[in-house]
Amino acid sequence: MGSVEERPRGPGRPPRLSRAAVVDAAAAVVDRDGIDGLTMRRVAEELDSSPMALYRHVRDKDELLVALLDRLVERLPRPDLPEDPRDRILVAFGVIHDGLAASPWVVGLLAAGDLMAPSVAWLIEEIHAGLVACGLPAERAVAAYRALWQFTIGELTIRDAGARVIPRADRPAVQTTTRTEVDPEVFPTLAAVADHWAAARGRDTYTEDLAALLDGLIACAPSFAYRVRESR
Amino acid sequence: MGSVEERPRGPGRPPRLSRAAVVDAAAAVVDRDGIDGLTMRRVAEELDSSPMALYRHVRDKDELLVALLDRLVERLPRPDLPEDPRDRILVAFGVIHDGLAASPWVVGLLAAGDLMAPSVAWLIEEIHAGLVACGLPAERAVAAYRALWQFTIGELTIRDAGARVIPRADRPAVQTTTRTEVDPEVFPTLAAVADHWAAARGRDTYTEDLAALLDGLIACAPSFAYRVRESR
DNA sequence: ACCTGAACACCGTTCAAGT
DNA sequence: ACCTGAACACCGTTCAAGT
Repeated sequence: MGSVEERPRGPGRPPRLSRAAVVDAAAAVVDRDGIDGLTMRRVAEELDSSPMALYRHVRDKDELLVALLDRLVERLPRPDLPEDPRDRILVAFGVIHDGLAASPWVVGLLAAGDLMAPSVAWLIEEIHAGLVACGLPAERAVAAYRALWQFTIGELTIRDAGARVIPRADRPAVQTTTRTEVDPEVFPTLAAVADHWAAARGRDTYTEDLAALLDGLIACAPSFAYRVRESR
Repeated sequence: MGSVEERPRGPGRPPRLSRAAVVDAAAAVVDRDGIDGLTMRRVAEELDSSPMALYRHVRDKDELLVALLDRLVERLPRPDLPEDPRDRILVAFGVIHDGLAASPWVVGLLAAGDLMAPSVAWLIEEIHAGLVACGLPAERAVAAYRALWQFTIGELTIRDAGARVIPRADRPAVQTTTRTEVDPEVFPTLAAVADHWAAARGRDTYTEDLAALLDGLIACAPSFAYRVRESR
């Protein structure tokens, strides 16, 4: 089960650290101090070692971050998925979403790539198969996957930023007209809706909203400026 | 038009810098060196001044970033919006999206807040009014706005990360089975779809996908595990 | 082969002093 | 009132040396 990455055992000083130990230590630091607290120096401290020792096992800090992400993805649960293709898609994305939501700092890294780590390829396969089973031709299935992924990244990004901003409630991000104190004369709808806004702030509607997007994609929302019509 | 923020003109040394000058200089630095190149020291250099001079005009670097975001939002275009509520929503989001896509580094900041800067409140109002006009009750209109915003943030996040990653093509983000070299025996759908994936990489389908999400939300995608049925 | 220590080129920010 | 200069407590990383 454990990766059998025996390096060539030449002569010389025997290793005290290992790549896995470095990555585990980094994970411990992130859990304790957050992603901003992750520094090479602190990881070294965690290992009772010197900062430069890490560089024997990871190329640089960026590579350590990627290794951290891989570690997280490998640990995603592997539940059975429902039969129904639409449900299968939603559950598969749910697995990804929930697994990453617990460590939302990964989102920045994640967005760059495509999440095709070997350990999640089965989920991506299931999602694409589900999209095809829902009647989408290959090209549209790929486009749909992309849109669903974009939505997922957005939800996670906002979730992360929201959690991160709490300690600094004194200064809002964008200079804000707190949305509850909007002038009903000039912005009537915003004023009418203000109460619901506050209530919605906390709710987790990821799967519902993802389902809406999925249904819209399956129905093949016709291009802009035209109304929905029956297609296929 | 220009903000008339005359500070009390007491006795003492006359100001050489101003908050606006600092923010403009910061914008110039970001344009030249990217968001990672934005340092207090460089902004000071841009102004032929010392790093600490900036702290008379902005509280700290975070506040400078927020000011930079405000500057950007204020400069969004203010086009006329179409009559049709669905089109109005799509165009309004398009204005926001396109304006921010040109400076995708803002996304991280943006995600934290709610984009209720006074200068875009009119757009947010229009979007909410459009959603209500599409038949959504207040609560669902707010939920829909949130979902559309999440999707927008996701698209921008991925766009930014994709642009940012180019210089380091040597090391993929997540360890990747490049998706074109997937084993068709074990991942048949992925293999079948691989060509379309490469083709889709570059296409900008933001508005189309946003329209799909919007239509799904208007149709009120029923909760998970149930199929679409007629509601209202 | 693996690790250490000192050093370099950076950060944001505080603090005391100049004009 | 506004700006400067030196200094502090950090970074990631290079380089030469130890075992």
